[in-house]
Amino acid sequence: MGADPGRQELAEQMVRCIDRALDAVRGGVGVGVEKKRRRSAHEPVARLPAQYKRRAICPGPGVTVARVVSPTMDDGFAWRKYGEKSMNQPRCRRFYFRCTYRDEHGCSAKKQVQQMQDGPSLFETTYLGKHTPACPRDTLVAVANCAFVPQVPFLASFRPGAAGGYTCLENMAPSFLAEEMALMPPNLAEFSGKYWPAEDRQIKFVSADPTFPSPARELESFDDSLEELVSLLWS
DNA sequence: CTGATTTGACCTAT
DNA sequence: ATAGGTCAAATCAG
Repeated sequence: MGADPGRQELAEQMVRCIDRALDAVRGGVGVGVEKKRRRSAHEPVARLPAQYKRRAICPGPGVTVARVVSPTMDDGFAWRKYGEKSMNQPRCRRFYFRCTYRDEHGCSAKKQVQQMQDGPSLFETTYLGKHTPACPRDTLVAVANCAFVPQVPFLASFRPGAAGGYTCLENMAPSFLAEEMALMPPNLAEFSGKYWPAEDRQIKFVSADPTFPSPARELESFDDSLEELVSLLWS
């Protein structure tokens, strides 16, 4: 088919984004700045029995579950990491978080974040439960469908930028990756070209809440969707 | 000092 | 027995 220069450029932007993400992951793991923690052989601890809750990944009724993929683990909420597991595949780990304000506000929200084994450096996050209204957050997020992983909503996270507008958070993993940020332009053209290429310009919904289970309303056109996203980010 | 993270042990479901 | 989820002492970081 005809080579549309605009589409070509959007595709190249996507490729550059993916390459950058992969480089960040590989470089971060391989580089020898790794902190060596030495841990004195600790004595076996006498533990109180019966303090363990049942398996929580199958939540009971009433507990909301949401799944997203994102290049960042940062969704603006304060999380406290309480566990990490290595899966069978190398470089494929799963992280366990609970809300920092569990005790202060009685918030029972949790999330599990897993590195995706194929594709660019994306994380798949499963949210279990919703935050208390008292739980603070410091970013805006947009949730939409994406060409990268069509089956799972894509979450983009933004913080107010120094030069105005918003900064998109990317490639943020705990401890082994540096924070990499790209300044958001005042319009969304560049961003939408990066994550929503011309071949898949169908934003299904946007939201300020990553844990919401279903779209508030279906959006008709790509332009309407962008308008909604803009209103969320720059309202 | 205080709160967050790391990390192996430990628990439950399959 | 194994996999998945959680605990908590040791350690790190502001």
